[in-house]
Amino acid sequence: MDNNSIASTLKLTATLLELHDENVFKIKAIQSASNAVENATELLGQMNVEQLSALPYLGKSIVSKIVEINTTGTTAELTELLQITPAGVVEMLNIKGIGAKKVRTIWKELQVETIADLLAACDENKVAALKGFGEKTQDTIKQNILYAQSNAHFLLYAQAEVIAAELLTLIEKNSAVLQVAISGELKRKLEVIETIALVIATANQSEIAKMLANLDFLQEDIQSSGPFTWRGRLKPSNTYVEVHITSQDQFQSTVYLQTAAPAHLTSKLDNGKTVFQTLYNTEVKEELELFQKMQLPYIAPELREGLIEFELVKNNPNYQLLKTEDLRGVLHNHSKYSDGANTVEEMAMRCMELGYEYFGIADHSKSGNFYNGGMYEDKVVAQHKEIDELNKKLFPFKIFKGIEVDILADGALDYSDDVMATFDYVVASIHANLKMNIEKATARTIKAIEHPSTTILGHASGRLLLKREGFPLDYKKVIDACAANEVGIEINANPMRLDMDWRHVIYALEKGILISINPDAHSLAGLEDMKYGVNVGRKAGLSKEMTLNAMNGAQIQEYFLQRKARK
DNA sequence: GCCGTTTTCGGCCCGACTGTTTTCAGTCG
Repeated sequence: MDNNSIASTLKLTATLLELHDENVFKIKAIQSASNAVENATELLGQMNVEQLSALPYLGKSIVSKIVEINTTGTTAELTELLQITPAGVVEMLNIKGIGAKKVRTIWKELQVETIADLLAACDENKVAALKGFGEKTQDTIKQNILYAQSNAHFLLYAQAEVIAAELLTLIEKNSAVLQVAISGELKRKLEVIETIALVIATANQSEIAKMLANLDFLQEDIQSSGPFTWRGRLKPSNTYVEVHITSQDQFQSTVYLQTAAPAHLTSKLDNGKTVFQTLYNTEVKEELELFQKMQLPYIAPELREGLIEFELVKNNPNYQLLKTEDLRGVLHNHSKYSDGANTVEEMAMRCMELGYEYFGIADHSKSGNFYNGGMYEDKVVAQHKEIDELNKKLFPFKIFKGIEVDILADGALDYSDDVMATFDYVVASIHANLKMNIEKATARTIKAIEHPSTTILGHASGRLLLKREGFPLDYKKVIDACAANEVGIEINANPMRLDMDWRHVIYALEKGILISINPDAHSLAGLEDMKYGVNVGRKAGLSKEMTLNAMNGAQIQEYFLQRKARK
């Protein structure tokens, strides 16, 4: 059992105990234990009782729980708690904006036990009438349920990519399949996926239909399926699946037409016809021949959104989008100094293995100390000392002293200017006080951008894809402020963030702003997320030249020095 | 339920904000 699974089992236990009004200190103890497990570097599943007991926050009772989780996957206590709690009530615990106590009130006072009934209770104003609730809380509950329902069948790109690859492997085994490819949103590398689309070339349609019917994780929607298109849902996420069945000769054109966004397909070409009209039923061997027919230079799949691609390739037929291998270093990462799972040295060594020339550590600043272990000033000093030593040891590999500094509620940064000046570079991000109107959020962000120490604006909107909408921003004003202050913009490569959204990065690139692809890695594994940031950067037309961390070690060191001297 | 100790009990407890109150409980990061 991995640490995250143990931690989430403990966390669920704590939440359910809170729901059932148990002792608050017992609950807090389990929550602290859950946090400790989540942040532990060693694998708890491989430890014995003595080793577990030596860890902080793990006492006799919790150690026995962890042993139980390791052997059975759960605990008797959790099983019992789940038995006495309706499944719908457990689901309610995931609604943002209400916690266990409010869920308990809803359950006990209104006898509401399902999400559907809760929604109905909101519509009947019963929730607002509860003590401690009101109109706004009721609205929040309703909005959050509707938001979750509307997103229920979506997958993050990173999840869909894995499922689609497995699907592809299964399909390829069938002898009637001449060729198969991923198309649609996945091939365009959209940040969230509503439909997993594939194209199969075959001479035997009925065999393909038979094969799809036999895959037990797919549920066909007979109504919307036809002889050339199989439509259905993927179990259990309910994500749409579309399989387009075509001939070998029309395979390339079908993949193209099933990949590009409608706005791309309806764009007029120089021949007076649309892309769709030009390519429909076209028979070619190679994808490049399709571009010859359109009299266009090659357009990468990520760009086929009908936004910037035609202008881009017409003005510069040899335009090169950023590639993962263009990246020379990794900025914005966390270590054990705040909420990372690994030491600075472990993270740096992994970056060396991955072929990077430099590594920037950007742990959390002090205001987040309680929930993310953000660093008070003395820790900053200690970390800088350690980095100086590591830089001697690992030379010529370079570790930069960065910080992910919190943008406070009023837009100020989280350290005094003296402390701010000790960093090589600064990623400024908002983590708390997320409920803001567009005016406040924009003013707060711009104030941080104007701070002379700020180098990069971190995850601009604070969104968590499919979970939480970001706060609203006037992107034109924010991006203009970055341009005026020579502040770079992060594309946070964590698959749940991919923030700033690529649609706004298009304007940032127009303004000549450097983009930094940052994994926001909290562990060694997190360093592998860079590719997701590259995907969405490419959607915005990002090139190597416009990417901050495509600079080599010497160039970026010079860049940081110049930025600091500019103050 | 964990921790620390003047050690087997008593204390544990961030800060800002929201929305509900009319002084503060609940939620979040």
